[in-house]
Amino acid sequence: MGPTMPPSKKAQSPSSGASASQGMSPPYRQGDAATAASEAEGADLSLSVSASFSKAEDEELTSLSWLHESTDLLNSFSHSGLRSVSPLQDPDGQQTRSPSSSPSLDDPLLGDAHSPYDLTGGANRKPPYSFSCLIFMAIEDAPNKRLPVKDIYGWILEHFPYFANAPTGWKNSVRHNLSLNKCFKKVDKDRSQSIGKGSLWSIDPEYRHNLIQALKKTPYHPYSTGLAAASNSPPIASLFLSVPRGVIQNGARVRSQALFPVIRPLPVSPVGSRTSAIRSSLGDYLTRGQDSPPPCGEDLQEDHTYSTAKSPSRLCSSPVASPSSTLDDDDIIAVEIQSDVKPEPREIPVDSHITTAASTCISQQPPRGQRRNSSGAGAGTLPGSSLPWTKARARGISDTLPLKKRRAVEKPPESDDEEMKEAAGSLLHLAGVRACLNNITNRTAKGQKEQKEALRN
DNA sequence: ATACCTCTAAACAAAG
DNA sequence: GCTTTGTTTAGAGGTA
Repeated sequence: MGPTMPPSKKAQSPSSGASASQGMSPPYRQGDAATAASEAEGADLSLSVSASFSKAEDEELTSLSWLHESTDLLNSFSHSGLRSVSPLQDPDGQQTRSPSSSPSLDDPLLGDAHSPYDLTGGANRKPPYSFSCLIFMAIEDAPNKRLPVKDIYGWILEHFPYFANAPTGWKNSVRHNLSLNKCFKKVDKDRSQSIGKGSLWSIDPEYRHNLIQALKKTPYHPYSTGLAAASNSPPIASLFLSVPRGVIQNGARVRSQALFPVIRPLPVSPVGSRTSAIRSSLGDYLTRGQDSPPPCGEDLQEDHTYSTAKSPSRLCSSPVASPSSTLDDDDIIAVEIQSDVKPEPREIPVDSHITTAASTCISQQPPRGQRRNSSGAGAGTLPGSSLPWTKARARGISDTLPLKKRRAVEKPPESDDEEMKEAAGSLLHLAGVRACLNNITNRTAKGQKEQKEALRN
């Protein structure tokens, strides 16, 4: 028997690894506890994202418009020809990464022309999303929020060209996920509909929230190491955005920062219009800044070249827990953007709504240990970032957890504000943004406190 | 070293 | 009988 089996919707086999691991009292690492405490503190200190939005916008954000926009982003990145400078290359396009690192057909340097920031992964590269996330997006993108397996295949094929030429095993994986992951449930087929054999699959509302959380965590990205290795890319240009480390760590983040202020619910379909709307707004914001977005239909890449500062995945997959994610004296890093639009350096305050949104995104993430200990379904995220949200986690597993963890698992439904934060965070996440802002807010608050004390003395 | 998570492969059964 | 769908088991590989 292999490692832990994801919890099955059906009765667990007695020999199942899931039952074995579920019965186990999970190790409660010190780091995890520290993380939990840190996150709790961060949550308190985090500024409210809603401050940046009207009530109407709040409501809009609580809808799934962000998801549709996100899927549009997938389209826009894959079809628009947008291509940011690979962090594996210097501005001149020279390879900066060791040729010996991760040589594979999937290598961005060897593969197709898609950027590592291309969330579709391109034709030769596996998308960064787990199957569970793909299925979730597919189903959520469906008008009725339910799809037969066949259409799920179709959606994935449509949005992720990689699978067009991939071995058919991925379909098996999709079915495997549908079957095993409790977040997905079969819907009794309407007899009037002739969809062929099989059932419609939908998202279990009870676990939809968890799927959103899973989705908003940046999915596992096989190139995170490579991205990290590329952090030495030399400065490019004249625009310096001083932002807290972790807020902007690659080009996608720069884009996504811009994305957040322009979130608007868009028609659920057609995809093209949503895509163009997003792209347009995004381009506007990037070109002029958030205060005065002008029309902009040009390729972002042409005017803005983004360099990376840190590995996105490394820093943020465990933003709070990781000691490396804590901010040092050089909290303010320079992100150089090649642009002739904004020649002067610009400071982005830590407590801007952008960073705040990102911080809430992070703060929503349960401690790694907590996630891990809850036994995973076949729903995925990035490697090591398991989903905290299977039924087993919410129910059966929680019974075996220490009280502290159990409470976390069984926490009551989040408020609208939490949902809104979540949606905002999801957007940021889906656009490639993950940030370690709990630390930032923590440090900000801490710094202010220290300042006050110093003044007092 | 260990536990956990995700993916993949495969076998099998049921349904169309 | 074939194909598709759904379920289950097993193991590999990666991460923390």
